[in-house]
Amino acid sequence: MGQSIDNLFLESLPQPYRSTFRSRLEEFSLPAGTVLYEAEQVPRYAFFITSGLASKMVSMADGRSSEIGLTSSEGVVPCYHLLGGEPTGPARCVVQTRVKAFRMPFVELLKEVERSEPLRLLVMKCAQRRSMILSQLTACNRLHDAEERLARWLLTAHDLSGTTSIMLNQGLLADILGARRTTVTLAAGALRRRKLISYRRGQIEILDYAKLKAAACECYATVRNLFQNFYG
Amino acid sequence: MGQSIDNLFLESLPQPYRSTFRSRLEEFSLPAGTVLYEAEQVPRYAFFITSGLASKMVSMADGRSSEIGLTSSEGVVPCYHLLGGEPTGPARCVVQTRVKAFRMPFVELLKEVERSEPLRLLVMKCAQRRSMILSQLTACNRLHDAEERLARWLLTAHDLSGTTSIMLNQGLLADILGARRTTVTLAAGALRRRKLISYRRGQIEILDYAKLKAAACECYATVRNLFQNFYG
DNA sequence: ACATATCTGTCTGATAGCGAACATAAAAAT
DNA sequence: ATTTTTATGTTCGCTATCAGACAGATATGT
Repeated sequence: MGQSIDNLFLESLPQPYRSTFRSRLEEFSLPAGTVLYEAEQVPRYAFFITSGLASKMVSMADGRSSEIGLTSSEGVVPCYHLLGGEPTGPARCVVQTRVKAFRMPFVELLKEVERSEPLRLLVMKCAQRRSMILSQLTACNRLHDAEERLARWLLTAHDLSGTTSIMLNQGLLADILGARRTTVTLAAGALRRRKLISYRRGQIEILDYAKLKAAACECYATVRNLFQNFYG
Repeated sequence: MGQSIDNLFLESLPQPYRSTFRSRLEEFSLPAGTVLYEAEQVPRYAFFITSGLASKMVSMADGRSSEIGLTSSEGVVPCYHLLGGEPTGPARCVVQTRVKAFRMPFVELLKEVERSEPLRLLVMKCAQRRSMILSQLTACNRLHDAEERLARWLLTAHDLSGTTSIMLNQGLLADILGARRTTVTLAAGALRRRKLISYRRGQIEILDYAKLKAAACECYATVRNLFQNFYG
């Protein structure tokens, strides 16, 4: 392999294309709050995250918002913008916990996707997976309550980031879950009382993975399978 | 044009490919309730709808469900199943109001998408649009109440089907909106009292398009733009 | 015309989450 | 050490929706 990359999209590219492609990327470290792309705007860069978490968010006119996808090192950001239509969308993407990522100008990647078949095949598969996840979460957002969704989110965040400790306060979690901050406080408090998690001032720890999974809605397992069955 | 097709996907294929492709399709009429594909299963056929409405639905273990997408003559069904990954997903697709559609064995279309560039480009764009819509509806399902969502759904159904009258009872509407039937009764009753719609036993009429739009959430306009700005 | 099935309306109590305000606690800044 | 900022906890009244039951209305079949 030579160099370690730690982004599953890049690692899935066939050699020798992978190395050529890799040489065109620069690695950056991006703090929480960094906007990777804005809603209704053509992204400036595409990112191949190697660590950390970023959320795709949709905001409404009244300022309320909901996460529509959580992403880390499993793919490319943005994803469906690369499918050949208008490269914009209703969502914006924000770094939640400091991200390390390889970066490439978006239009450059767009052209490369047209040119390179292995790249295009991978982009299509990533977009398909995102759609599947989005499908499940659309129903989840409608049918499941705050505590179940919080448990699901924490488990997914854990799986994606590979850490048991997640740096995120309840206010941001409320935006993500599309709920009030007080609702998150209550849900998180309930999980803490049952000793499934612990937290203090923006640092959340998963204490009991199995029980937390039982407290989460079925959507967690569904989405997890979609991530796991993806690469080989 | 020669033959009238009335499916925007087919009509967007470049000639002479379109005619060749068209000759491989058979047209069918499918009653309400017909399942176009099942969750977690490889579709048997792909459909190019020319009239009528079909819903992509995600159901949970407890039997509750939510629509994740409404489709008619604007594209191909299924859509993201054609992107090259596992051709399944968490949703199933059901005919809501009798559909007329051209049909083709799914695996045959899958091969054709690999072979034919114009077909592939169109599939990718359709999948992208579906993702954009899905993104908006994911947040909508979390943030907007039943009456707003009902108004949005009726308007979208009207736009897609081209009829002011929609044949659908409140029970099915409840499944679609991911709510109880009584909640739909209340929401529909409120819209009727304000003379935005009328209905009786499964037949809903839009009386005042402008006011109904004002009663719907912003997601209606967002999704409508995504449909409109798509072909040319 | 009648019986039957289906759809719609309404009522009940229970609950989750909203929206807003304020109190407390912990970190950060000086 | 003290102040300031930020995060969390708590309370309250209110609304939407759930969950279940049942009555009434309107098609449909015979």
